[in-house]
Amino acid sequence: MTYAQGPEKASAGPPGRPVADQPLAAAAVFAALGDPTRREVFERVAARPQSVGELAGELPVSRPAVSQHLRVLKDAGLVSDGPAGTRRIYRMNPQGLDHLRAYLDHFWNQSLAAFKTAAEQPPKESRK
Amino acid sequence: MTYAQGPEKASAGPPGRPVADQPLAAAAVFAALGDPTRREVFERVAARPQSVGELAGELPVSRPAVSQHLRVLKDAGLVSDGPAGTRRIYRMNPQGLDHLRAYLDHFWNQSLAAFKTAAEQPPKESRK
DNA sequence: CCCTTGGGTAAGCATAGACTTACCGTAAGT
DNA sequence: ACTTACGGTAAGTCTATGCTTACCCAAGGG
Repeated sequence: MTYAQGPEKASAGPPGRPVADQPLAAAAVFAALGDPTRREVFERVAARPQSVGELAGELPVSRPAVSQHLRVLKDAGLVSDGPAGTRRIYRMNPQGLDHLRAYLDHFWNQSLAAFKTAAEQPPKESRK
Repeated sequence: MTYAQGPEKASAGPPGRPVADQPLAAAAVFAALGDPTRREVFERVAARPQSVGELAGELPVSRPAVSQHLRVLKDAGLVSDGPAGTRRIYRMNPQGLDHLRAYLDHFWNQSLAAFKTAAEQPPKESRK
C-alpha cells in the first residue's frame, strides 16, 4: 500500500465514494480481504449472521475496529446489514464474491490462451 | 494492516517460510493481490510473459520495486519464472488462482446454505 | 420519560510495507 | 578476459491504515 497512485483506473471525476464499477469492484474486494483480521470478520459473518458486538467479543480487537472493518467489507459489497431492534445484523453478501469470480474467470481464460500459445511455439527461448 | 496477529491460523512451528498449506494459500493470494501496483504487475504478466526490466519500463515504479512485487507474487503461487539468457521471464501461474477459486467456492456454498436457512424461517425479525 | 444497550464516528498513535538508491552477482557478447 | 546488461538484495525513508480510547446518537424496556 502506501504509494500506489499510478496505474489505478480512476473511473471519472473525483466522486465522494466509488459506486459500482465492474473492474474497480474486484480491486475493492482484494483490498478488503487482503487484511487478515478483516478476512476473519468476513468469514465469521459468512458462517452466520451476527451483530457487531458479538463479533467483537470473539475477536482480539475492539468493537470500533470491528465496526470499521465491517464498513470496508460493506463498501466492497461483501456484507450487507440491517437493523434488528437495537442491534445491527451483518450478513454475507454474495455480490462481492461475484466480482471476484468474474476477475478470476477472466485470468483463467488468459492463462489457457497463453498456455495454448506457448504450446504452439516450441519452448526454445521465446525471443532473446 | 499493521497489527493483525491474533486469529491467524499459524499452522505449526515457526518454519522459515510457509510452504503450501491450503487455507494459508488463499490468504497469501489476497495479500498479494491486495496491493494495486502488484495487481497491475500480475495482470501484465498474465497478459504476456515478460522480463523484469520490461515491466519496470512500463510502470511508474523502479525496477527493484517490480522485482520485489514479483517475489511476493511468486511466493503466493501467482507467477512462475525461468531464466532466458541473461533475462528472467515471468509468466502467470494458474495455481495461485486455483486457491482463490477454492476459497470462493467454499463461501459460495455457505452463502447458499445461509440463504436456504433464512428462506425456511419467515424473515419476520430474526430474533430480537 | 430516564436508563441501558448497541454501535457508528473522531482523533490520534504506531507499524507494516511499498518505495527509493546503492551495491553485487551472473550470463552473453566481442 | 573485459565489458555490458539484467536482476536480485540491502539499507533506509515515508505514508497508508489498523488499532485504540473517548464521545455521541438511536432504539427499547422499566
